[in-house]
Amino acid sequence: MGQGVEWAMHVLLSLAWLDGDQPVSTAKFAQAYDLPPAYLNKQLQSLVKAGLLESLPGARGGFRLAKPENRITLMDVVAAIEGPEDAFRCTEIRQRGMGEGAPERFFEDTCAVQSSMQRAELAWRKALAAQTLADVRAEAERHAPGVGVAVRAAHTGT
Amino acid sequence: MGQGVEWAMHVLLSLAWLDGDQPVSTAKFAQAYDLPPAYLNKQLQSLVKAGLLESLPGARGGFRLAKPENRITLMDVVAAIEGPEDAFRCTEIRQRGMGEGAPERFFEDTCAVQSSMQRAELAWRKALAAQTLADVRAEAERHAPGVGVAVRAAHTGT
DNA sequence: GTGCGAATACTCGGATACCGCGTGTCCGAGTAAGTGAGG
DNA sequence: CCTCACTTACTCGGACACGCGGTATCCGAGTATTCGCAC
Repeated sequence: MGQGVEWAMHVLLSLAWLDGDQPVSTAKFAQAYDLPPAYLNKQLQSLVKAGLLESLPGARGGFRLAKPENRITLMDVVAAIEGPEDAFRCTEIRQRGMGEGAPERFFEDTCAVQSSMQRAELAWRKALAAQTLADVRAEAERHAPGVGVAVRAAHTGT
Repeated sequence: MGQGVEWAMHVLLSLAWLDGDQPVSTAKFAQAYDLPPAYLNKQLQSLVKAGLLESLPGARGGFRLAKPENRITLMDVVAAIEGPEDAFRCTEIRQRGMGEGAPERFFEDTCAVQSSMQRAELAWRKALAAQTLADVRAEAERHAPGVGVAVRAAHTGT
């Protein structure tokens, strides 16, 4: 999985912590997390296209959460960055596996390999969709009390 | 995910259907499924290293299941081909996110983003580990009765 | 006919190129703030 | 002092290179078969 997912998660979390109407620019995040600004911008554009962020152009512009934090799931983030395609792609090689005389009936239903892999991926997606930004934020504050105000101070102070 | 997983699954399934002591060579599988022989061989070597297949060199050599089909899980196959690394890699960018004055205490426990992502991946791995080759084979025969003997005939006849 | 030895054909196994996609970068369009002059 | 137009600085957004991991291939090491020959 691409590292853009991690970047997106931390950016979204920071925005959730700030929870203000003031947008935050790519440059701020890039400097804070020590990331290449232009490439980070590219990733954030993916989040905009997915409807997770809204962008304000012009001076003093930047990005802002487009939805409340409890309605943004990890599934949304992963789908926005990695794309909606399944990780496992069935190319139907089974149909070439048994010569020409194989009856069509064998291939009407979906491939059993595909089915089993999709079951596993579905479990993954369910687990992702079950966790929201608010959950992750709450867990972070539970494990390290006071981290919220620290992030807030770091992003507003500098 | 690489397509080698699909190849490995079909090869293992075919070997499970044949369930004989006679090994099957890479060339046979490559011709049957219309795949590049050398590259398929490379993938099968990964399965050998993982202990899922055993190889018999020399003429009339080939590959054979190293374990009974009900003790080979999809997790084993994916781990053998894709590697044991997690899909999501945490690079700890959070530590650079809040300046220098951040207390060490914040980073003693694992990152909350990492935790949530690992939860989802764990669900995926659990679902993979819960399904064995025997299950997939049974499902295939349930959806398309008679496919077993067809595969057997295709691999032994040609 | 039978036993033995060399030639042979076929297999796995690792070392070697190729290529598409994720990674990284640059520049232009657009907007809001700041500035100065004019009324 | 207030208004307004202009300059300016800063932002997003998409178009343009680079490098690495998956993809694909080739050749050598090794073994069971097979053929031929001597006995």
